[in-house]
Amino acid sequence: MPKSDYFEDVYEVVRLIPTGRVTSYGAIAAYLGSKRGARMVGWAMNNCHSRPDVPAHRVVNRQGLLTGKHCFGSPTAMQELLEAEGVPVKNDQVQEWNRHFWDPLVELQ
DNA sequence: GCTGTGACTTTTT
DNA sequence: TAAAAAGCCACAG
Repeated sequence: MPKSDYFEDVYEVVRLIPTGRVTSYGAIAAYLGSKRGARMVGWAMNNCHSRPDVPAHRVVNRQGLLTGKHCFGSPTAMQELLEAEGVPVKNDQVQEWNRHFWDPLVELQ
């Protein structure tokens, strides 16, 4: 049993994101039970350095904007990763966000 | 033990 | 319609 279940849960949901799909912090937070916990999800991602298996580039904000791109070392690394997986990104913004949006509450039910 | 901060979201002005 | 403020929970100092 890990000490921070909240973080572990966030990482687990992020790992379940299929390739070519993206989700929002609020969706993960809502899946955990608190939509207001979106900031905690971002905090967990900030500690993503402790979890190399967490595709944080698949997690963006509600607007589909690549907010945490700066955490990848390069401001374009996140965009390149998403485009490499089949998710078109323009101006740090996911194209067809509504189509690529992956909701754990719906997919994982 | 208390304060500050944070890759957000929602509501109100 | 756009912009600004508040709310929220958890970790770090």
